Amino acid sequence: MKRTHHCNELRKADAGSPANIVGWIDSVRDHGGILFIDLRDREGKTQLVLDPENSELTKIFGELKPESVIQASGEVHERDGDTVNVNLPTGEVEIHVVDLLIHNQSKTPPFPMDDEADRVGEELRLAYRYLDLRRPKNLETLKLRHKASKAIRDYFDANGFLDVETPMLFKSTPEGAREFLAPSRLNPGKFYALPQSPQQYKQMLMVAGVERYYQMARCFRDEDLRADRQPEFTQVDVEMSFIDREDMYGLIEGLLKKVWQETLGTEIETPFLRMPFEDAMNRFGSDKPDLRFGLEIKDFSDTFRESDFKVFSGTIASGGSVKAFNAKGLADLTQGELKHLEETAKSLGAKGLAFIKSENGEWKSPILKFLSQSEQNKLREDLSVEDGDIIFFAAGDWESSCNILGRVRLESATLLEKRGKIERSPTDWKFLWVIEFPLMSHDEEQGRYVATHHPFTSPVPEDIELLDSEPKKVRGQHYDIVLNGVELGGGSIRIHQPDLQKKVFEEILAIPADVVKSRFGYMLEAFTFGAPPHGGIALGLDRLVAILVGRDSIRDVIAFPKTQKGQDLMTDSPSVATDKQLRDLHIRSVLPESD
RNA sequence: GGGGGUGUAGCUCAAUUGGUUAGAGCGCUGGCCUGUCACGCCAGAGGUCGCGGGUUCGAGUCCCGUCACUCCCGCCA
Repeated sequence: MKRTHHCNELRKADAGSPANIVGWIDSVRDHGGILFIDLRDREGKTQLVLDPENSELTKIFGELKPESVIQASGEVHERDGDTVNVNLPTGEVEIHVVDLLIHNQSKTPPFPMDDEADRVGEELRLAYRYLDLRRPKNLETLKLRHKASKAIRDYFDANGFLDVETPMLFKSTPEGAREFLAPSRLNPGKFYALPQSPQQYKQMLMVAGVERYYQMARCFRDEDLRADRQPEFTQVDVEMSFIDREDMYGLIEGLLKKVWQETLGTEIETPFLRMPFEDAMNRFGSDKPDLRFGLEIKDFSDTFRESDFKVFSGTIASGGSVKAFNAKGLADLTQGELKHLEETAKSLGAKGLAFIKSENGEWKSPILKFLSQSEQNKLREDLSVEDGDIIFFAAGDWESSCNILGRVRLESATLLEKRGKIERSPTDWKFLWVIEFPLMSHDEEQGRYVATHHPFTSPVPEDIELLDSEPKKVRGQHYDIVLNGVELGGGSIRIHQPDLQKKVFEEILAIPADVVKSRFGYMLEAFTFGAPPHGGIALGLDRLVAILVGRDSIRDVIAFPKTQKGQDLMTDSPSVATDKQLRDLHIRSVLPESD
């Protein structure tokens, strides 16, 4: 009673031969006498024909419910010309069923199993994730994800990389993301932490002489969720010895080329564009710019340095910047849309969102009366303002004026796209490397420098001397790979000199010496036993696959994702632990006061 | 921690200014139908309007609170 074919296998040439297939009932069409079933498995559909002459079969007609699992055997018949279904690869044949076994009868599913279900609330689909995944569209996503990981594994294997597993029970290192803790039964009062990434282990593998390492690494971060952030996710983790940045760019460009070939059959162009962090911020207001459209930001600090408009000149006098971009063709935006853009700007710390509309041959703006003719001319020229355009401004410190206009630029793109004035095709692949990030940034809250990426990133050689004098100006040998406004991954050349690493920890990041010793002591020691120069990168596999299949949320490409509150609605986790479990682990729950 | 959105039948949605018995499509149940393929036709069942409170002669609709899901800010070395 073994199946002989899957549901997308039989063709005209099979006519006359016996077949035995299994699958889920996709639909039943009962004509009173003759009855048709579309049987579905993960490969496709095949039509079964149940003839009323077979009285054994007629008895169970009433039990053939959609989504039931059945097995059917019979003979493959070629269909008559006018009954061929051109929409199915198996549409030229059907199986005339002799025997039919119901393996498992299905209740009526809580939501439709066709493409209609894309509109069904995610809450319900997550509670019945096994049904949602059963839909062909979602099985295709799992298949594509598999193809992507296989391409990745094949690529690294072919390039001499070793797949090495690293511990999930790691040590708590409070720098960085909040961690999930795992209590240790054998060590009362002590805890492991689940890794935010295998960063330190992979560097130790380099010291160990592995030379080329990769891993599909599960990572855990106990931070708030987003469409592109889950508390556990998968990272394509890579580390190599004896390389420089150029080697890494080439390696990853080759990897992505192969992934695109193997999953979509698409050729992407390499090498990728490279853009320094500062340019990305200045031109696009983002460290992960979407290059599928223009609307570039320009700096007008020089233009407004002496301006009568005090909001601008005052900002510049106190060291800030005035920036603007032309949202080309958006002068017809509605009051509501303008208000929304203002809210966006304000949510990023702007006091408001200054704008100038160019409509019917004249400029209209609440701030126009403050701007001199030469200032207006400069804007018109530098931003190529034409009728129907609208200029948006931001004034503030360099970083926040970039960020504000970066967001307004993205929102404007959405509005322009609705009007058909620009296009952001999900298959217009605009890759780039963002490079030369600052090694550290000043944390206002903590009043000290923190590593922009992580504290193991090596400074670019010519900036090392600035470490003591102007740490802010030191650029790191860090690189991010960006695609269509999404940060796919990032990495760096690491520090492999114990003295430099110690200096970064203690002097620049101002981590107390005893903390450095307890947390990173083993690492500093490891670097004294022959540490090779090395570097690496990590790519978010979930984001990569989401982009490949054109989904906005990584939940769509994870088999069992969690909701925004970190719950799995299917298994109803997390859940309370028993008193015995807690006792064994030497811990106690202290619930927040509810009043 | 903060801001926005959503919540009405199993599913997707509608319900005028607060006003009679809350509707439609799909699905489901029953019946008819021997070439359909999202089969068709006929009939029927199905509602804690997320939950709690308030205003009102009267609340799906207005107000307050709360829960869930979601988008974003903070956060994510």
